[in-house]
Amino acid sequence: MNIQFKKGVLELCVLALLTEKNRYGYDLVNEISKNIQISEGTIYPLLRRLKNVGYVTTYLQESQEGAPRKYYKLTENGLKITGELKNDWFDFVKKVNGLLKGGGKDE
Amino acid sequence: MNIQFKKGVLELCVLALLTEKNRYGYDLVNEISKNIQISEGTIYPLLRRLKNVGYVTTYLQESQEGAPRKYYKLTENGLKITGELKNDWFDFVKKVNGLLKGGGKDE
DNA sequence: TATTAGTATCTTGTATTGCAAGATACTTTG
DNA sequence: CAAAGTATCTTGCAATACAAGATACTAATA
Repeated sequence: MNIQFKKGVLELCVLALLTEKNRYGYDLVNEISKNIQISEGTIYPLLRRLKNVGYVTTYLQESQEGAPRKYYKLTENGLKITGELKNDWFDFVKKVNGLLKGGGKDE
Repeated sequence: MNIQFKKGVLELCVLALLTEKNRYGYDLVNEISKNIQISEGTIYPLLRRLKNVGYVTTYLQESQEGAPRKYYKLTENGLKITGELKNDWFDFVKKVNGLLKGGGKDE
């Protein structure tokens, strides 16, 4: 899997998964890795960034299987941004595909 | 336009445009910028990289409009890699869209 | 007790790469 | 000579994915 493709898109994937339900970091890694391989060293700094800019809030919850889980929940602003990012993404894909297919045809 | 989305994809865009015909750097900037805004400071280091890894070769050609143009031409290997990168890209887009739409549904 | 394995979070250092800003140089026009 | 358009290249910076490893909790096993 091309590492470079992932840049910036992972943030969108995380946000999109959080629109469904609140999740904790380890869960996000497993969920995303079904499609796109990522590691924990990527997710945790990203989640902290999302919290710092106010897109998510967090709360702790005990687990019967190990260390307590830190759940991430989208804020209202985070939800709004997610929508915008999604549109940006679809738009970007369209433009790239245009370049790949048509080249730069003027006629 | 989200800067991060571009990472890694620009290389593919450049290679794809070169499959059509040989082009020089300034031309590539203008062609790609019709769809995705990029700057010259991005293209020239990228082109040097592509040359270093053997995906393209270069030749100089005089111009009646200014400085001589350095044309870039795909090598056989470069053409092969371009095909693979394209497949990777389409595959990647499919997977991201899967995450965005379905989330990580198990049922 | 000690040890291992599984779950879960976090930090450090590194590599990649897009970009702003600016330097260089050629041609044409004034 | 100067200015504008074309064209290439370099430097320094910022963003971010990752490998590797540290930490910590629970459960099972010896």
